[in-house]
Amino acid sequence: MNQDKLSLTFAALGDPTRRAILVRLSKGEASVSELAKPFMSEMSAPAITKHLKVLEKAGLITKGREAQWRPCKLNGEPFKEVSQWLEHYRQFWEESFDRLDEYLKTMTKATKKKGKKNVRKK
Amino acid sequence: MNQDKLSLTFAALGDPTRRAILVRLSKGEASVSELAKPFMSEMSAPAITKHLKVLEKAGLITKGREAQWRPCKLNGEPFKEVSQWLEHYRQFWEESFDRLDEYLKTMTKATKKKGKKNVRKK
DNA sequence: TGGTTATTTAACCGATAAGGTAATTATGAA
DNA sequence: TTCATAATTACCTTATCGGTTAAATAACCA
Repeated sequence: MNQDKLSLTFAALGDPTRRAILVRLSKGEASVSELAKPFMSEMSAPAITKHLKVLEKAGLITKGREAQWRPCKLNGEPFKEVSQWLEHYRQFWEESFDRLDEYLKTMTKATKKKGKKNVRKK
Repeated sequence: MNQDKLSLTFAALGDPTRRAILVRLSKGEASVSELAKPFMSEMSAPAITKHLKVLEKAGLITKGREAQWRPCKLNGEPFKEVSQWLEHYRQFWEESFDRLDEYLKTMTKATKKKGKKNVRKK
């Protein structure tokens, strides 16, 4: 795998099964077999074990031990790192608002000066 | 690749070269060769082309054409989707605050009742 | 002890990710 | 037309991913 923490995290999140496991864990701890249940028809137990390993390596979950069960729980820290990384791009996904805002400002100015200029066709 | 949009996006973000490209693009449009420049020593031009294809398929960038150049620009929408997905987990990365908060509350109550209980050692 | 359940490991397989080199296409300029 | 630059495509290799089945390990229960 790609070495650095963020790459491990993003790569781990890039699989729908693993994201579904995280959704389940966001509702509370669960053993491996509980986590596997929803996928029984589509996937074997070892496949789930491997997914959990990927999530664990990324630090997204931690596994405890309780008798023969391995209760998994979600760990928030990598989510935080993703969130922080993402912040750098916030302006880009809010850009449409900026554009609308700018457009409205431009229109107002234009209207004040001499009205209707640069009016979109169609 | 994994079909669904979010998986494509996360997978695309799971590579440091691609994230570096996005950082560059967050500072403004750039041609393929401009984007490739910082990686020339480590990577061939076709490798960059491929990374850009991955980013493009995830909708993270769009490529235009201007003479023989393909100016790339960042597209915010997938970032937004990641951000929205991430929101579901916010409580987990802010959990430490909750714990601290809860700890302080508990301490206050305990102090009121009979003082110093569960005081941290060291 | 033997049996049952939970989980992991080992070994394997097919698909694809990520890189390389060489050749090709597209465009502009001499 | 020919040359130079930008970018892509084709083809190949290697490693990793995501899954399988079969076997091993761990812990409880009778």
